[in-house]
Amino acid sequence: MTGVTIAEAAETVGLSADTLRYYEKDGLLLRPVPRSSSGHRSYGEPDLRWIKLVTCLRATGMPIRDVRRYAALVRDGEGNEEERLALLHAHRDSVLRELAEVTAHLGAIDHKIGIYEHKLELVEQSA
Amino acid sequence: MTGVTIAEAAETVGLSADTLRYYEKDGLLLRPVPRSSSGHRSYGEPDLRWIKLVTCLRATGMPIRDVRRYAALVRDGEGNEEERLALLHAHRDSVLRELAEVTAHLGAIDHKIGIYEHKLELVEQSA
DNA sequence: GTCGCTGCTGGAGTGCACTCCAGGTCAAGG
DNA sequence: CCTTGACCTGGAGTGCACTCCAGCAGCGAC
Repeated sequence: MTGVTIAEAAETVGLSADTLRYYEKDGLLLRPVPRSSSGHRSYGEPDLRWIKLVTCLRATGMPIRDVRRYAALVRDGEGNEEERLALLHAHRDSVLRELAEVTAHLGAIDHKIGIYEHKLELVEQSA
Repeated sequence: MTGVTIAEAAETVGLSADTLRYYEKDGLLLRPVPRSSSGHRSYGEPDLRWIKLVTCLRATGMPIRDVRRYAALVRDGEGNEEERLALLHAHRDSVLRELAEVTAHLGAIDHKIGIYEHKLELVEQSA
């Protein structure tokens, strides 16, 4: 087989081996990762590609539960593309809302930083 | 007094009354909120302004622990402005990194969405 | 053949940020 | 008076997403 070990997989996708096992147990993957004769996991290219997509979804704040639903849809095969698309669209919208909110709050923080910088500048001048 | 009740405060800052009590107990506020004769909290304008700043920090992902450190600095009074500024700068940087990462991952998701939309378009055409 | 390493499983533990609850106080309304 | 409702306190409980652990198996190196 051409698969890689869980340690290598963890390295390439940027997760811990524990997290990879956890994702698999929790139904976030498309299938149980194939095992070698000794029972060790052997990750193939498609497994790694899927896990990278999962990290995209997770890194943008999609809850585990929704990733599981999406994985289930993909597992079920063709015919439910609209549902998958709806799920991704909904997520995209929530990410955009979150980005807008964070950006707005960041503006307030920047303002605060500006105030402190101004204050410290004055101190420096008077010193 | 001119203060407002915890319910009103919760309403205006967008947190629950429980969370406001929790923040106070946990040292995220500049001082214990003043009480009425009957022991009820009475939030004044400065309290509300500070809590709004706290929500800015929290909404941008600053951990409770760091908010507490920042509150402690402000409580300690003038003289540590550089430290406060450093804390805010560090936070700002981490928020920017996070925004960049989320935006990048969002791009990948958008790409995925594009693929599905294209696929569904073809189906529609052939129908 | 035994040492060390990597991996396996099931399940317990952790950290974070709330959220909920029991049991009680107080003030106003009927 | 008695009830109702908002609030009080200390402390327990919750949900999420991991993270760690004990105990065991296979495998290559020495």
